[in-house]
Amino acid sequence: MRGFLGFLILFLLSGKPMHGQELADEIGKRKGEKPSPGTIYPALKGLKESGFIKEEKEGKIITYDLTPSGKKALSIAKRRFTKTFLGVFP
Amino acid sequence: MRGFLGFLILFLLSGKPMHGQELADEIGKRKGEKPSPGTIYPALKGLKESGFIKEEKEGKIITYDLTPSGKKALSIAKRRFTKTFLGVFP
DNA sequence: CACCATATATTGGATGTCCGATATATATAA
DNA sequence: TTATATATATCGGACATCCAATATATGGTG
Repeated sequence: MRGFLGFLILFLLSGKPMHGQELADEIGKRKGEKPSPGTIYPALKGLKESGFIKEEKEGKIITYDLTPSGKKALSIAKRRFTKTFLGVFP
Repeated sequence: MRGFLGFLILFLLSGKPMHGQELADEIGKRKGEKPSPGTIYPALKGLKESGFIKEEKEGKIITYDLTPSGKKALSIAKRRFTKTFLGVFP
């Protein structure tokens, strides 16, 4: 089962726009270990290439946010995720 | 993010013991597409080698069930999963 | 007894994830 | 101006997942 990193990133961005290291920090809080840049940036690149996120650069900071098709993709992925793991959440 | 197939298998076996194709069917129901034998059997083999599941063979059917350490591993994985995906479930 | 269906098991190739190390860019501080 | 900190980005290697195809085993049916 794979594709969850992208899903989690889209989910986190649906809460608020974030830059790369903020995403890494939040994922680190949830997983107990902060992912390396080698995990985050290729994943962001892939989501951008898929048209699910857009960037806004200011100085050295690139803020990522969902595009309309990213929101749609997240919606679909959420339903799939919920169905796949039905019963796992307490 | 990876390691979810093993987690889902342990979770499903915590409900009741199942054989390989039953697991594939249940995963297929949840994901919308039944996984191929090439996905299921290597994963079962890995879980067995990790000591998380045990087998009981009868004729051509091998029924899998959790071991005590499998139950423990599932418990830990459930908490991690819940924490990682907090807020995703409706 | 032969055939069929089902279950198990493997393999090589492909994809996504993951990392550590390294490189580059930018802002801030000394 | 230089040094430092932070952010971004890449890469090769390793691991988990995934499949289709193939092979073997077993039970049931004709």
